[in-house]
Amino acid sequence: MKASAKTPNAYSAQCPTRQILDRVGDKWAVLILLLIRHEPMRFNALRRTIEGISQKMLSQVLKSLERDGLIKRRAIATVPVTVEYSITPLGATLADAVDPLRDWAEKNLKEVLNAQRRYDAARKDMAA
Amino acid sequence: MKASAKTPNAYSAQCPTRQILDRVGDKWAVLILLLIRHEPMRFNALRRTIEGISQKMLSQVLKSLERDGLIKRRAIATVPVTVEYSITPLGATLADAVDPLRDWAEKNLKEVLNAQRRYDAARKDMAA
DNA sequence: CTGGATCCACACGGATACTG
DNA sequence: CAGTATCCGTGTGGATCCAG
Repeated sequence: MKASAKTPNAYSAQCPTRQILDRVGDKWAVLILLLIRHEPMRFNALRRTIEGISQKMLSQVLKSLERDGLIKRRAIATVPVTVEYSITPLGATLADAVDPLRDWAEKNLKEVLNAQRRYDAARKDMAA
Repeated sequence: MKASAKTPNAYSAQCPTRQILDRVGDKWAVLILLLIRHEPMRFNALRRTIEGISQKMLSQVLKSLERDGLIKRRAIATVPVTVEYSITPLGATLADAVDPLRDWAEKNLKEVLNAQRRYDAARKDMAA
């Protein structure tokens, strides 16, 4: 994909923050991370708990998290096969780094929603 | 969009964290936030600095950040119009909450990349 | 200079069916 | 149970042209 040739160069592209932000921004990745943060979970358990996720996405995200060394996959050769996903030490530190964001979200979401309403109201006035 | 009817209900949907995570995960939002964190910037300045972004995306993200009350738009009626974007107090606190993530990224990106290489190597062996 | 509007390609992601 | 493979609709985002 010639990522080195014409990449934007700037402030943005290969910046570590950006890459991690992309991971964190993933619709499901962090959610999964937080779910298995304290106890391992099986594939369908995750599927059921999250519920909004398709099995395609789940398996895809799990694979990419495993690839990043953030979670660990452990297949147990039982009769109908059991697979257990658990967080790695590395993944745990990432989960920790996400915590401030959760705090911020819980504290400030209301204010964000207010801002949105104000903004929308102002725009509506323009229209009228 | 009947968001309340059949929404996944679970752990995921209307959770504040999720909503903020989506914002943070936005490819450009946080980047912009960090860029104007200490000094206001004009539209084209941002455009040039980020460089990978299209004008459509930039204007779109700026609008959504403004709507969320995270940045402030200030139009100055000069000859060819000048617009200055600056961070709000609310936006500043979000930027602060993102810092741990930046730290984590800078500290651990290498390890993540290593994990990726190991993973890929292992898979390649499977193929061969 | 700062965008809005439009057109369009392509990747993302859901639904479904099938396998080990 | 834990996935993979396929088909396919849709949203996302780039390119371009135009306007205040």
